[in-house]
Amino acid sequence: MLTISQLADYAGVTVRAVRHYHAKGLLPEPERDHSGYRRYDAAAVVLLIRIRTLADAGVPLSRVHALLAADNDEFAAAVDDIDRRLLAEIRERQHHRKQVAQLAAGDSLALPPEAVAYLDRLRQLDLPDRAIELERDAWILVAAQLPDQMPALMAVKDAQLDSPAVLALYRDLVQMADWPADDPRLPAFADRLVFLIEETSKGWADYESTNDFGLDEELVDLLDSVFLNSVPAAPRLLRLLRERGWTGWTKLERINPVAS
Amino acid sequence: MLTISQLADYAGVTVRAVRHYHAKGLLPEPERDHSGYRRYDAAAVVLLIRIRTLADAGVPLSRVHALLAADNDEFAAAVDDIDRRLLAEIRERQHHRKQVAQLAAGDSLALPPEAVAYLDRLRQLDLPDRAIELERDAWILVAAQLPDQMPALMAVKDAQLDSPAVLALYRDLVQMADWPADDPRLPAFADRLVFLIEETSKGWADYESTNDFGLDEELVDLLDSVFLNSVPAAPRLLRLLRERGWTGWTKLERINPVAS
DNA sequence: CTTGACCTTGACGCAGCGTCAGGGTTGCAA
DNA sequence: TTGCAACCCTGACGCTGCGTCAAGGTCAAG
Repeated sequence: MLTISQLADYAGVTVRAVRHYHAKGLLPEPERDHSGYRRYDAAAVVLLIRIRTLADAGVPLSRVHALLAADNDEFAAAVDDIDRRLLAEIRERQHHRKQVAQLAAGDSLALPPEAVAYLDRLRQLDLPDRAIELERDAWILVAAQLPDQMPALMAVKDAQLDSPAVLALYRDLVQMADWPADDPRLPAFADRLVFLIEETSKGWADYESTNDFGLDEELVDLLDSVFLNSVPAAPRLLRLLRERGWTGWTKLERINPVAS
Repeated sequence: MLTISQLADYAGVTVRAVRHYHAKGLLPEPERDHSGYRRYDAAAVVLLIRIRTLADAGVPLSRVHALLAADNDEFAAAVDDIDRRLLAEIRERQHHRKQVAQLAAGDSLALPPEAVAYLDRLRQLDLPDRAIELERDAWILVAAQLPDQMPALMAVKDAQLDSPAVLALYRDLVQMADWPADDPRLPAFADRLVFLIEETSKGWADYESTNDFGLDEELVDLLDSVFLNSVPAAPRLLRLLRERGWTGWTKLERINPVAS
């Protein structure tokens, strides 16, 4: 008669594994000797080896019991099933490898390449890092909701950077970002901003349809909140803009003169 | 401000996952509103999306935090490490697929092909199933301890089956397996057995060295116990054999005449 | 006021054991 | 005889990444 460690040694497994198989009902609990020790016979060794053979082949323990009692057809079906599962897991990991390979530190994490290129171009304009980060975060939000439209969106934004007026607008915005809410320069800034907006939008037949990227209202609110939360003067600026006939921010719209 | 489910929706994850990331310290706990609800800003959405991007690429959560703060070099090193892990897991599963493919119901589970062939040949001798099973179990035990020697061992056993005397011995043994311990035919059986043993061993210059397969003592004991436990008359038979000058079973040896 | 959709914390479950913790048993050597 | 190492026992937590109740508070609409 064998002790549990002898049994385990014969089958090449750990004592803990043997007890685990007992707990799972794969291996029947043997008789105990006078001091409560488990005592095994050779049949237990054979069964344990058969269990390990399956487990070593990647068969989940929950299926081992059925497999040991299966006839040839059931066995073949189960083997097929297990092979499919293994294949699926392999495919998943292969997919993960591709994803991981495309990961790179910084912007490209959670952004498509067009957006990374756009941000890189912005960076060359010598704007402060924080401004770029805000821009990046905004595009991360957009990319998460509308991944398919990112190439089109980035193409539009990239084209806008060719306009000197837009560039000037960007530079002004960046300056303003650090002002306190009650900065005295804000009204004059709002005037200049409206002028620039109307200037840049003059080139487009219909500002709104050109500037409407299909962002839904919730996303627009979210993007607005990025601006509102990170720029102290933002709330007051939006109020000043409204006084000057423009409402919103992410999706800037002229206030309907009829309604006002 | 966003509720937890809105946050989760924006990032395409479950509410439970968000709370899990809080618990793991990946996502900082946000402010609570007057009724204790978590309230998130857009920054949380961005962070959550970045976390998911990594997690979706198979990065373990325990490494996500460090990765989000890593510089390019650290990031590249971590990505390398993760890729190695994924590759190792893929290899493991590919190995499992091969193992699974070689699994077949019945004997071949835990036995090499030579042994399966040997058992198949035994089966054609029209012996009862239980006898074959005992033989199979014994070889499973041997194969587990001495996998490398199985081809050689099975070649010897296979050759033995060519001898009519050995065949007769097998048939007699199978008969005896069902006898009770006190069966009156047992002494005569022992006589015949000894005759057959000496007959079959006559052809070999040195029985013992030919019959010694390098099994160590423990394995011999284990194999003996298979016989002793499954054949009622086995203990008495071994005694009768000892009286006739042979001791052991798996490794049958002539008792030294000098010592007796 | 009710109903349904949310929100909260807490806890178990899954796979396959590894690894203490805390305590008895056995067998051999001094 | 005593001591010590090497076993044995049960019970329980840990790891991974959440899913899934449970039991109860909150909120907005009808």
